[in-house]
Amino acid sequence: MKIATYNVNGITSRLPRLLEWLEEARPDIACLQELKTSDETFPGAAIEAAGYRAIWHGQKGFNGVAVLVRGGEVTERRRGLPGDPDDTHSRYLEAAAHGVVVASIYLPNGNPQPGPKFDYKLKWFERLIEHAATLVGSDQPVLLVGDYNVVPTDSVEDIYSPASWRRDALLQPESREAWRRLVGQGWTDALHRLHDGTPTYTFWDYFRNRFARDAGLRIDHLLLNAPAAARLSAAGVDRTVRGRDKPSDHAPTWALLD
DNA sequence: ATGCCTGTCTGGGACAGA
Repeated sequence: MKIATYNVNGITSRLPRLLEWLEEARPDIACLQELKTSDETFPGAAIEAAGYRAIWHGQKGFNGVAVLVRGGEVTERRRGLPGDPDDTHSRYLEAAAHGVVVASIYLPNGNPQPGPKFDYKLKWFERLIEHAATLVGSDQPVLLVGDYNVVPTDSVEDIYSPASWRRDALLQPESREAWRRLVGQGWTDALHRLHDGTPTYTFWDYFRNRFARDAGLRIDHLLLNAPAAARLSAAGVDRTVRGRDKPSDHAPTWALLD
């Protein structure tokens, strides 16, 4: 079973790229982020015509997450994280499908830092950590996948060069400490676990020729609890999708469970 | 040193993204 995450950076303009990738990669479950569209304008008919059932949590102009499932039912378990009823951002959608629990996560970017946006990022991260603690011990496979907006380390596995990103919210010690605390609950970072020595970037900025130079960051992650990790057989990044016409700045990232 | 591109909403320019 293939489970993928893809920050589409606007599903309306990205629909051709998305449909093309779904057809090629045929993920059984695909979690999307940055829909940038409302619930009413989500292209549900096109997704269904491509062979996927879907649930989504949209927001006009910003954010927005979805879970797409091929060849089975999808049941919504949770829409939004607990812990702040005043949070209006669409950033968390949790579902059950194909015998696993999966969450599509769009963690706040947090720039500029310091500032209120960075504070929001850290608070949202704490809410995720609290909720994840209730899932990690499940006997059922659980996968928390999405755009975490955290570069875990300065390693070349995670970033081409940390120097110019040093003050960015994605590399801050507070962001990385929260990431380590989350993973430390007992989650397996699938891409890192199966890292073969080559960089596993998932994002390349649109400007400065960053993709052609492979000047990327690893910020899209798949976290697996123990029952899911026991079945993990492969993981990767569909980099060619990033090199196509009118791409998202992220590439689809996936894991295979036996 | 710097949103240098891109998408969205809108109707031209601001805002957000990372």
